[in-house]
Amino acid sequence: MVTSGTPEKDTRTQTVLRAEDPRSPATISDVARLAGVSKTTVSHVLSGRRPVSDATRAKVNRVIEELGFQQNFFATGLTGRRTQTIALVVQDLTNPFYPALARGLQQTMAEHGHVVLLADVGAGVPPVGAFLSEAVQRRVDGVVVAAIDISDEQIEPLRAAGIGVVTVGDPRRRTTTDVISSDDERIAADAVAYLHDQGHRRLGIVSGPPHTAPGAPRLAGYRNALRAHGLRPLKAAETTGDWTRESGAKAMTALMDLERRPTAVFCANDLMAIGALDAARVLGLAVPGDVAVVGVDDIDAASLVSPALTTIRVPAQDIGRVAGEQLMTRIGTPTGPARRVLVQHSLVVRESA
Amino acid sequence: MVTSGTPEKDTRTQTVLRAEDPRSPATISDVARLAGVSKTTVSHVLSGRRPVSDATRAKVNRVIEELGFQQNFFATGLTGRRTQTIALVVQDLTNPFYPALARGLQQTMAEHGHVVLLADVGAGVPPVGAFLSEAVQRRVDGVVVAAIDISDEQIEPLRAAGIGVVTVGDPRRRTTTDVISSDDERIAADAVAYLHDQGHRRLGIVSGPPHTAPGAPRLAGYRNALRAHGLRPLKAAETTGDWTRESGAKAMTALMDLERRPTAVFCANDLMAIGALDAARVLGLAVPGDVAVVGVDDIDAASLVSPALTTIRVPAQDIGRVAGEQLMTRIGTPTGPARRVLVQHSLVVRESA
DNA sequence: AACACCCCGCAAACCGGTTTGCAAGCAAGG
DNA sequence: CCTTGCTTGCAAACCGGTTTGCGGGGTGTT
Repeated sequence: MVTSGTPEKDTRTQTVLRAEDPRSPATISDVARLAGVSKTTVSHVLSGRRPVSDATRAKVNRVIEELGFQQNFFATGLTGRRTQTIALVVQDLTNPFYPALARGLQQTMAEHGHVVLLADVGAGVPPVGAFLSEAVQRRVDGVVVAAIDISDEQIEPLRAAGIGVVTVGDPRRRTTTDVISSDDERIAADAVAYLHDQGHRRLGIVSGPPHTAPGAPRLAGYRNALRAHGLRPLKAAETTGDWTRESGAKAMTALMDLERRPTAVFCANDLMAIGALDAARVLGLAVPGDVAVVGVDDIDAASLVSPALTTIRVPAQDIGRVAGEQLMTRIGTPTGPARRVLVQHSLVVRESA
Repeated sequence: MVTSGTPEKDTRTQTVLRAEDPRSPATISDVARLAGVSKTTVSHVLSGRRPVSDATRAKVNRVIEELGFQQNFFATGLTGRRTQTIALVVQDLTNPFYPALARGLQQTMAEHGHVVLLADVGAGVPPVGAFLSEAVQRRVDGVVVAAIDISDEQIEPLRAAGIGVVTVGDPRRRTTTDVISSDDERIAADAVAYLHDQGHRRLGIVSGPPHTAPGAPRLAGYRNALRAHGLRPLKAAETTGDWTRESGAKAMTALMDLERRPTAVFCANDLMAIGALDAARVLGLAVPGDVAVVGVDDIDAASLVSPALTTIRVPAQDIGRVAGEQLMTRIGTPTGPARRVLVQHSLVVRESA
């Protein structure tokens, strides 16, 4: 600001009406004084917990406007019950599934005027317990848990504190919280049905760890679907990976070594499917000519590999959205039976099958 | 606890010493009463702002332990200055660069006992202004801005509120805040040097938007490097994309249409480079045989495409770490000259060049 | 005119900490 | 024996809101 210097004090802010110290934010007392009413009345205007006459309300609102008054977050939190804050705990942000989930959740919560605390607990920093206890201390309204490593016991303190909890991705294990997840058995069934449609009769699977969340149901769905189509699940054609690309390549190699090798392979996620493509290339097998491959998730990379991956799309962002909506209703009614929501998937046909 | 029932009141929690309501958390008054001292003394034990005798401190600490007392976040925040909270504003979580950044930042902040508020402002929800004002209201200690859409004017209120600000990725535009970024001119120079080493003499570029953050310096670096190697930058061989895969394909097609078409193309990010690979495939050109391609970022997908992308790796997670460290020192000393930190990149040679 | 009732606003207590001013206890110094 | 100064702890005010109990004034009923 290039002006002639005023020797005394510069009035650099434009808050004309502020009577006291112009640099600290306006308080409810300032509003009350300038509006000629009591703090109580201002508070009632703000919260609407008791009726206030139109004239008074208008006057108060005008002063609030002029002063740019905002309620002090901490003063409100000291007595109030809600903090308009939720926490999101994810397993590993570098896995593309979670950022998409986070984005959907964050948008939904923002629409409801809530703010999101984020913790990626995959690397052990912060420790799960420490973060959850922070969340309790900060009186978050709710928590979305999208991290398979977290047990019911670790969640218990949240529920004890009256905090809404929604978990993502583990429909069998959680008995006490709302759960949002993909319909994992049907995902596997749909993949098998598609491959069967394409004429494949000898199928194999690269499953996830068989006792964890999406691993078990996808394996079960695969087996059931085979039987439903009159095929017999062969133990030999069931391999296991740990969701990584490398494990997928290894499992695929094993499958291709079989006497009667499968003509189509269902991989329980895209990263392992991409690994399977790696293995096929190394072995000199054409995809889908010699062997077809189907994945699950539809991560961005699925369309980048060559051949582009046919996959079952699991809409992570929508899951985040749904988790947010569910959390909002859960915050409203903390008790009540746990709800399970299955989010719809869809088949994305590309080149690999 | 299986004991004979005491008819009067059940002591279901194990907090033997709690006198009052056993279900609401312990307060500092509880601690004071049980320790036989005043609130003041307990507060001093907690904060260490005044000396307390060893005996008293031990006694107080024991009671704190027994009660599981934790300071009320809101009561502390009402008077105290620090909230152990920072905000992270990112442009678009579905761009793999940002989750990696977020992870690094979050880990660093967790090590310092801070919690991260996350906002993805790419979709306009929440609006930037609204989120930043929320951050001010919640008295965050600092903000990391990793969103190119945010202007200095929008950041000003933060600085006015004494909040530390660190921006990521825009070393020229920000004059008032600390900036962490990649060394974009040298990234381009290194890419050009590598291609020159490989014998390429006719180069082209798919640049980013020429007036935005990493777009301009990478283009400038490319031009300067050409001259440094005795080559003349050709306007015709300078195309522009908007960081997306599709725009990269389009730009590449234009380059390949040139009379004297480049034998090597530098793409200002990986997504556009992948688009360039798409275009080359469509045109029936072999990479790197007919034309070499180099990208920037080293996103996960870079190793998935075929041919695998040779690229300049920009360590997003490290940038997050560095931003966190810088923010911590900035929180400690709010004033002082703005600092710029350039994070080291590295060349990752794969198949495309 | 008397009574009940509702509407509206205020003063004061309270949430759970932090911070300040003061004083008692004690050891060292003169 | 009397200062001086340091250590240690307390009571009370304060941060900025929310909530409760109460009373004055206006309206409707009998």
